[in-house]
Amino acid sequence: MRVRFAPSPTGALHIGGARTALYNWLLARQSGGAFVLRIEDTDRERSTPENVEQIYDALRWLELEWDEGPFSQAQRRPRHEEEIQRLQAEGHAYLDEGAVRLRVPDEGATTVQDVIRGEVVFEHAAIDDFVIARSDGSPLYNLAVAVDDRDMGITHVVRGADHLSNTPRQLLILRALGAEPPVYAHLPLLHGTDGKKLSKRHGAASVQELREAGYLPEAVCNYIALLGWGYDESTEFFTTEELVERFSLERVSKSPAVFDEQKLRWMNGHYLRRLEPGELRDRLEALLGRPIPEAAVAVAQEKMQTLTDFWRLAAFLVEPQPLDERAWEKVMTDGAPDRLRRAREAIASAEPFEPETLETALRSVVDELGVKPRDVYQPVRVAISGTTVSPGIFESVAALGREEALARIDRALDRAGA
RNA sequence: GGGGGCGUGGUCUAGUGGUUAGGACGCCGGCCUUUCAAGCCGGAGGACACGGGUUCGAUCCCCGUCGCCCCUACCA
Repeated sequence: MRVRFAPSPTGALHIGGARTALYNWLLARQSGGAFVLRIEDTDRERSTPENVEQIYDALRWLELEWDEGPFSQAQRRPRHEEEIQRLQAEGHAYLDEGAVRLRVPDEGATTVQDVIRGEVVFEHAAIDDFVIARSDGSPLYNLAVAVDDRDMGITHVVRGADHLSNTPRQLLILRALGAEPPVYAHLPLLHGTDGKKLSKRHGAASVQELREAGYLPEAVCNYIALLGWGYDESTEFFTTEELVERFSLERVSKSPAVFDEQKLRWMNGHYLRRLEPGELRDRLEALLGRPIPEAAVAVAQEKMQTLTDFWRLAAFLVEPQPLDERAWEKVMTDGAPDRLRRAREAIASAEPFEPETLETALRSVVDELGVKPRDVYQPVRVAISGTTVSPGIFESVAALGREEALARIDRALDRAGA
């Protein structure tokens, strides 16, 4: 199979485009064929180098490497003009007020054989003689696509369903050109929560936004693969290899899907928890642009759903955070300073300085004082994290190190006037 | 207006001429427990868009209606 991904560079690549690219890439890998990248940049107003770079950037991040290209459709203009001339010379197209129109038969119909939708029939009566070249001679979309797909030997055109209605036009051009049409597969559109086709205007999630929000590329691929495709009745997680092996156009659904970030978060959390702490730290450092202690990473890992959650969860392990006054008021009640002082002694003498020994030491304080565990743990938590909510207290104290933990507790004791 | 596509809980989906219509996210509750998550367990939530057929029987087959979306540009 020779497939292609042919985005028009209108800005950041959104998840609809990413899914189209993924499906094409999967088919190429599965069949041992080629994945061709072609930039549909004939509309020069929208096609800025920055926009084109964003597409490369998104594909690279998702690790959907292309085998051929990137080709610029605009640069192929001589070829398009050549074919426009030929169509005119052979009577398939004609000049109309300077523009060139394709002659569409009045009778009959053109049938699209779509792998996903079956036969779709378009009566010619409903298709006007459409323009294939502007009066300034520049080729238009349908012409350029048909010529490029043919020239590039594309065997399967897999794209969004928004192109289904354009397909008979491309088929008509191909036929006039005397070319064999490719196999078509029109994917269900991705809609925004408002039910409309996803686009920049709808604030559609772009690939770069997802990256900045702390999603992992493998989780994003897994999630978007499921938007319009299902393997069986219950499997949700697929490695890239499994996707390559199991994906098939026949199982792609026909109805539009809505992007659900909640589910992506859930899935991303699974991927995050599966990472080795060292690997997770590398990714965090790459995203946050600063060194992160691995001990802090390990502590936060079990609660994170996105990489950016790390900061919310474990910033206090990297550097002291502002004290939450309400947390302080809530926890530092009568007797709390005293319990905190006892906890300090236990922490000071725990040996070795590990979660297990800290747990033993702090539990014995709880037992000796005859109070509830939270009466001891929450003051410690507020002292070291500044809030009432944090990862496991023993892990957190261990990750902080004895010296820093004690320093923070002393500061809290000072504040309490104890 | 014309043409085309689509229609299974809020969302993503599985599924078949006879099933208690399956799974997942989310939601609710419980367990765990030092907080919040995670994890585990349980629960609520669907007349399979609607109306006609065909059939002993339709979510599934046929027709119609409605709804939504796409195309209908000298945009892509």
